[in-house]
Amino acid sequence: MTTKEKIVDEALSLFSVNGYKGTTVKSIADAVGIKDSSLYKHFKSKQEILDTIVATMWSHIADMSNAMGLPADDDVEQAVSFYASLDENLLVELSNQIFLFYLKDSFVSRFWRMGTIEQFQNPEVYRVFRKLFMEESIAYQAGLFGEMVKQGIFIEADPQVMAVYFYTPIYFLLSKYTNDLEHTDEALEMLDKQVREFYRIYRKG
Amino acid sequence: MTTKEKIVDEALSLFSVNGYKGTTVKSIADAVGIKDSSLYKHFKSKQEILDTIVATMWSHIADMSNAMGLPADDDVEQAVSFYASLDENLLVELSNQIFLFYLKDSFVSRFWRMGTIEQFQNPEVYRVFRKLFMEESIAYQAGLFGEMVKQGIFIEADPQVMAVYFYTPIYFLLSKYTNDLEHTDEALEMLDKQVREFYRIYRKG
DNA sequence: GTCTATATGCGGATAGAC
DNA sequence: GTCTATCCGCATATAGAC
Repeated sequence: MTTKEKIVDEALSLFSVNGYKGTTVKSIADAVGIKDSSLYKHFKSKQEILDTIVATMWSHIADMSNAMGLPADDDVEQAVSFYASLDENLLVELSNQIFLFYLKDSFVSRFWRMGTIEQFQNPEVYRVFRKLFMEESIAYQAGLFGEMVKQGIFIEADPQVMAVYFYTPIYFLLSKYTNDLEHTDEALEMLDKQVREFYRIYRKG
Repeated sequence: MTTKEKIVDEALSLFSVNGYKGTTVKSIADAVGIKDSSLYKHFKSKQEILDTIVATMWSHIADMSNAMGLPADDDVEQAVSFYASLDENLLVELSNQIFLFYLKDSFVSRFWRMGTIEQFQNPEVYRVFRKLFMEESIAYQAGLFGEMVKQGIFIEADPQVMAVYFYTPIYFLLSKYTNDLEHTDEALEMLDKQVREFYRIYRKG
C-alpha cells in the first residue's frame, strides 16, 4: 500500500468511529506513521481525503452483488441454475452472506458506520449510503423474487413487498449488531428464524 | 420554559443534527439568546447538558406506549376491547401511529437522530436508543401478537418472529425518511402495503 | 516526501464586574 | 444570572529546511 492509500484506509477507520469532525488530521497521520504536516503533500485538505473515500465507495458498488454470490444480470446460465436450485437452506445461506458481507467486509462495514454517523452532516456520504444500503439491496432482491414468482418457485405476491420483508430484518440486525460484534451469533440465529418463516410463507406447495 | 429547559431543548436540536462534538457551547447559547459564559451558571459543563437529555429520555420511555394508543399492561378492559376489535385497518392505523410518533414527536425524533449519530461515541446515549428503538418496541409487539394468537385472531406462529416482521419495516422507514421528511407520504404508502400483507399472512380464516 | 516551526482561529471553561 | 475579558489547548493548514 502506498502512503496515499494508507492515509485513506486509516482515515476511513477513524471517521467510522469518531466521525469526520471528531477525527483530527494528526490522529490520521499518527496511524499512518507520519507527521500531520507531511499528510498535506498527499492531500490538499482533510475534506479531500473524505472525497476520495466516497469516490472509492462508488466504484465498489458495482462489484458488490458478485461478492455476495448472486448471479450477475448478464449471466443467464448462472441465473437459471441459481433459481432452479433455490430451497430453504439456500435462502438462509443467501441472507447470511448478505448480512455477514455488510457486517464484516472491511471496507463496506466501515463505510456503513461512517455513513450512519455522517448522514446529517455530509450529503455526499449519505447519498452513497442510501443507494447501497437502502435502495440497491431491495431493488435487487425484488428482481430476484419477481423472477422466482414467475418460475413458480414462490407463490403470487408483490415482489417489492417480499423484498422488504426479506431485507428489513437484515438492515435492522446490521444496525443493532454493528455496535455489538461479539454477539453476531444472536443476530444469525434471529435471521435464521425470519428467513425460514419467509420461506414458509412464500414457497409454493 | 425556564432558561435551563431552553438550553436542554436547543442543545438536543443541535446535537441531533451536528452531533455532540460538532455542536459548540456558543451555538447553544446563541439559540437560547444568552452568552456562552452565562450558560455555565446553569450547567457546569457541556457534558452535563447531554446527561440531562439522556436522563429526561429515560423518564419518557415509560409514557410512550400510551402515547401510541396501545393498551397499558394494567388496563385489562381496554386491552380486551383492543384485541377484540382488531382488524386490517386498525393494524394499519397502529403501524402508522408508531411510525409517525417516532418520526414526528419533537423529543423522540430528535433523540432518534442524536442516537444515530452518537452511537459509537456515547455509550449512555446509545443504551437508551437501543432500548427504545430496538428492544422495547419488538418486545411489546411480541406480547401483543402472542395475545392475539391465543385469542384466535391470528394463526399459530412465533410472536417474536411476527413482531420482527411487523417492526423492522417501520425501523427501516424511520432510518430512511428521517433524512427525507418531505416524502413521508411515500413511506406511509410502503408501510401500508407491508402491513396489509402482514395481516393477510397472519389473520385467521 | 519527510521533518520542525509556526500562523491563525476556534472551542471549553473560568474570573470577576454589575 | 447576565455580561466582558481572558486563559489555555487543540485543530487545520502553511513555510521552508533537508
